[in-house]
Amino acid sequence: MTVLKSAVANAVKTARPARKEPLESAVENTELQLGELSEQLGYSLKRAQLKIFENFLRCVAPLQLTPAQFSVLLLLDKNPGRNQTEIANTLGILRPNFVAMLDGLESRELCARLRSTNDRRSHIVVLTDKGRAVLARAKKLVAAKHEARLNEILGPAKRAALLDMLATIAREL
Amino acid sequence: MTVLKSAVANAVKTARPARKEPLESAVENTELQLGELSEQLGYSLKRAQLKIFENFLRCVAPLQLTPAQFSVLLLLDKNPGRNQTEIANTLGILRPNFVAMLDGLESRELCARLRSTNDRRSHIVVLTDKGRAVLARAKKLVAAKHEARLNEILGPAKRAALLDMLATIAREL
DNA sequence: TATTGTTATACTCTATAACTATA
DNA sequence: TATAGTTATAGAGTATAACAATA
Repeated sequence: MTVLKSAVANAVKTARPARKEPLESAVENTELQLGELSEQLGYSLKRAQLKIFENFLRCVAPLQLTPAQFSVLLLLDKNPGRNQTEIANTLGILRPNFVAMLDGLESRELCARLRSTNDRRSHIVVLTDKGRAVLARAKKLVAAKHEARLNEILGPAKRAALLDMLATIAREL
Repeated sequence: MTVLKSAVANAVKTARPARKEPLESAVENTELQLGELSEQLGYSLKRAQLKIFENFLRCVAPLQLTPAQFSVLLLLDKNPGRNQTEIANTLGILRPNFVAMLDGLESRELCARLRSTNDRRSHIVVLTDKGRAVLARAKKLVAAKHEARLNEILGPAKRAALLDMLATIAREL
């Protein structure tokens, strides 16, 4: 906070006259320019992702499911008989971090851990009936509200193209 | 971890015979199916975003800049004479969290805080010469490595289309 | 009274090492 | 010896309240 004070202060002072309220000094109160930032794929990707997650949470709020929890339920439904490590790895969740995540779902009786009879070290994770019911309701909310809104904004063709490009990046980068 | 044990255990046992090594029980060792997950825009967006940030960090590693730090430098360069609150707000960073972020950049002498002569409460944030130099080098690395790789994967047309769709989502959702 | 920068704090995510029980 | 689940822990990132200086 002390570096270059005097040196740069001159540059700034010449750029910004010393009054503000009556006559704005040309740079004040105007919107900031994103400039090259809006061309940065990472920046736009992050902003869009935050918006999408936010919208997802709103749409599925009655069921109190996060995007991550929803993805676990979807994966369990599609892949019965798998253990914690397999589920976690597929979702890119580290095994230690998946423990608390599963604890949350299990305490709400949406899924259950079963000791495998083959390998007594591993826990097979299964959807409960309640888990299946919640997943079904979540899918409906996501389709009717979340995805519907995205189709409204992008249209089905662009939405599909977007999905394809994101998959390409995730796969090839 | 105790819920529904016996009830679901039956279902699982019938689905998965009790041996593993010699004859796999049909579900084992195969890749998990993503199913509808790969159709979830939020999921694909998150995976792609993580990959892009990872790649950005690798490409710009010699300069030790995170995507967030790079975005601050870009914004400072494009918008001289702005205070902390304006920069932070534009980037979606909360003011309290921007303090440590700026401390980091300032301790590396990439930027400096100047007390405004108009309003002695606010700190004008300016790029130092070193900050400008690092930014210039970062832009070159990003263009030559990061963006180049993305163009390799997507092609310029798709890359532009992707950027446009992401901006639409960030703006309209 | 309101705003800027700041501190303190807390909560979520993510990441690594190490333990236990099984293999 | 190696693996599955777990614990503990540490580090980012993000969120809110409150304070000092200034308006």
